[in-house]
Amino acid sequence: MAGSPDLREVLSGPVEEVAPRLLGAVLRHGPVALRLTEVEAYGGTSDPGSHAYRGPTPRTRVMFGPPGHLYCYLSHGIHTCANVSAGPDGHASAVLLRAGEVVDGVEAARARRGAVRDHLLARGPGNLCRALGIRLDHDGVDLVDGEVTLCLGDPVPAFDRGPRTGLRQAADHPWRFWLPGDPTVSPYRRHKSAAP
DNA sequence: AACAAGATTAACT
DNA sequence: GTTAATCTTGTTT
Repeated sequence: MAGSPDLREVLSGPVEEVAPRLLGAVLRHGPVALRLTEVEAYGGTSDPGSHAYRGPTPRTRVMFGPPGHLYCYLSHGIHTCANVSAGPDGHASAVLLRAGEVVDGVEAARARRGAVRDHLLARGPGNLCRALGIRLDHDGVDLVDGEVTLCLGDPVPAFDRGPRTGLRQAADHPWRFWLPGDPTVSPYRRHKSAAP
């Protein structure tokens, strides 16, 4: 079986409840597997920080679709970032995968990332995609039985939450979730010109 | 058809 | 702490 049977059911809840549930889950693409340590929730037309804020567009179509699919986009012309669509079909929301610990295929991940410490292999959304080999064309992949899969674990015993990284809009919305003290969690950076 | 901005990263002062 | 790299998307002529 590729993925937990109840993955889609769990993901169909409110995105701010789904996001922390993804901590500790295992994301796999080919030989490389990752245990998620840091995520951010983006949701609906009431979240100014979300790509879907101004309604559906060709790029954000996956966010408006059923839960359990990969939403990939290119950031700053260089970096691919991956999200998991959440919420019921038609409700735009997704969880950005920001960091993880490589638990399988470490050699393949090292080959893609070059000479960095192991805990940095998948730290930061762009680096996570590089380590895992996720590209823009993985947009829309079904995480239950697609090329990239997600397996939920037991809910983590504890997590921290705080404002999301690098946003200009809604910079203080506390929808970033991470495992306390985990070395693979990326450092918080506020956007240059975020509103005070 | 053209333009400005961006859920980032790495390199540099 | 600051900045360049690089290109897609959404918005505006």
